[in-house]
Amino acid sequence: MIQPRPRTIPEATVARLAVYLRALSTFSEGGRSTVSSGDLAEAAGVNPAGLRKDLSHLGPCGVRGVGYEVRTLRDRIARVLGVERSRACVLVGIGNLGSALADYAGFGSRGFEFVGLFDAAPARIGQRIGGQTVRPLDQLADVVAATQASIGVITTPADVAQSVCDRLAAAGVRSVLNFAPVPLVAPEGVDVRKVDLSVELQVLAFLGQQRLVSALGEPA
Amino acid sequence: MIQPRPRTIPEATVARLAVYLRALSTFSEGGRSTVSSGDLAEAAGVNPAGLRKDLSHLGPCGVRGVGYEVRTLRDRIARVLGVERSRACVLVGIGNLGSALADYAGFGSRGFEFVGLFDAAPARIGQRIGGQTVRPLDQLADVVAATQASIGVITTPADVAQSVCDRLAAAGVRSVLNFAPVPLVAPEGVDVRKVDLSVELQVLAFLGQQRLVSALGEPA
DNA sequence: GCGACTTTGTTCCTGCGTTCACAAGCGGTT
DNA sequence: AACCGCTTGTGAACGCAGGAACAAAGTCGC
Ligand SMILES: NC(=O)c1ccc[n+]([C@@H]2O[C@H](COP(=O)([O-])OP(=O)(O)OC[C@H]3O[C@@H](n4cnc5c(N)ncnc54)[C@H](O)[C@@H]3O)[C@@H](O)[C@H]2O)c1
Ligand SMILES: NC(=O)c1ccc[n+]([C@@H]2O[C@H](COP(=O)([O-])OP(=O)(O)OC[C@H]3O[C@@H](n4cnc5c(N)ncnc54)[C@H](O)[C@@H]3O)[C@@H](O)[C@H]2O)c1
Repeated sequence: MIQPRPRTIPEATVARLAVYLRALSTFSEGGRSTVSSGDLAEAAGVNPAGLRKDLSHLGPCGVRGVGYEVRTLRDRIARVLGVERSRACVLVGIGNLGSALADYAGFGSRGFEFVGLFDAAPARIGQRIGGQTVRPLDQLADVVAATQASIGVITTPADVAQSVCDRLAAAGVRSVLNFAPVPLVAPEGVDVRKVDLSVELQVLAFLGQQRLVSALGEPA
Repeated sequence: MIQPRPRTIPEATVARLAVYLRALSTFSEGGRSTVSSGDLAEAAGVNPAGLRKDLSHLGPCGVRGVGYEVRTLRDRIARVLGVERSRACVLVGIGNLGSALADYAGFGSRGFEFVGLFDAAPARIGQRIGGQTVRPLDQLADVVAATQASIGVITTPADVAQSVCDRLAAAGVRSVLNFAPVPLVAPEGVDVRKVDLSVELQVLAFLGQQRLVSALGEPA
């Protein structure tokens, strides 16, 4: 009893598959029917060999000597990523950043739909953003249950992020994307990913400085 | 002539150093003078052994049996990351997302200051956000030259992101943080990092689906 | 029908990152 | 002064990701 293809796909590969998916959608809208790994790799900004290795995790899906059929590959990646159908998401903390996310049309075209916007500030409740009305937090559990939302996005201040995460998990949300600059702990079975923009800037600052010292130190 | 400590710090370590830096600032503000690797690791959400290995890239900076001196370690990390002094940044594309970033106070306290906000839409020009006035793009080169800004942030629509990146590089910016969902190519000596929120959501969607199938398939 | 060309899928290998485990060193205590 | 407990720093092993090279396979041209 062998399983010819391991179930587990490396997370780095999954992230790139999402990039390929977007490039394939662009190709498809442009009317292109097939692409080679070289062309797709260039559009995605990666190495062609690595791209083929990534795709090999899905099983053979190209035609040798020709390339990949755009629509077939796109649909297969979408199915593997779990975005063949639109996914319901809730967003908590409708401040500066949360409003921008709620208003962003790009998520809908990628298969993510916000079905609930939540805030604690009375001034925010009732506001309409991106086709949704901001609701008070105590409606969170009901909305998650009614819409089967599986993803929660946290854009609240850092000091309440953990309590919001707890409420999301209690409401039945299974995946959390956290923009607050604190590490969150979630119960077993709930995935948490964080986006930390300050860290990104600090890595850039380091790389820039690194470049300076290596430029000064190397030319011996 | 040996160099006892290799100049190069792994990028993954650099990203975590930024997280430690934030945790140390919190500890310092709370009046704490020393921390153990265990406490700091818990605050940062990482493994204690990994934290010590990360810090070892800076040279010995703790006291055995006691721990790390909070302020000393904070200052050393800040110096290594290149944020001991504030860094000037410019932001291009003052739409929904760009406005949220420009208005965000958290960057200033982490050592990043926006010294120029730029947009192409006449309606945006002159608007005041976060203490800055939105300027037309043709002032970009002058502002970068005058302020010595080293970091540029792109929050424009995807189709113009590459041209904005080119202009930033030409103006003398050496590091770019890109929020537009396209891979950018930059000249030698210019670092580019991207933040792709759709990819984050799609990874979460995959992990959630993965959890489902493994829960169904495994209990044999 | 056959050969040559193109492109995929895989295999090997190298380097990096992470984890565990332990020796070395320091402070406090008796 | 010597011992003991605690914490750091490092060495080794493991697993993973990335890149290059090669074989398999299909198509196009003749
Ligand atoms: N704005 C940015 O550019 C930016 C950048 C990086 C990180 N962040 C992080 O993202 C988060 C949000 O940033 P922001 O600029 O949008 O802040 P903000 O203050 O504009 O918005 C926060 C919102 O959360 C709401 N809120 C407060 N407590 C709540 C609770 N218990 N439950 C639900 N909602 C609650 C507030 O009413 C407010 O509307 C912060 O953690 C911030 O550190 C923001
Ligand atoms: N808003 C979000 O939550 C979100 C999420 C993920 C990704 N993004 C990406 O971030 C980028 C910005 O998103 P947004 O929602 O803020 O869009 P937006 O349309 O609100 O803002 C874009 C801004 O860029 C300006 N602009 C257009 N062309 C320009 C040019 N050539 N030079 C300078 N400025 C120019 C526009 O005038 C506008 O103000 C997009 O690429 C989007 O895909 C946004």
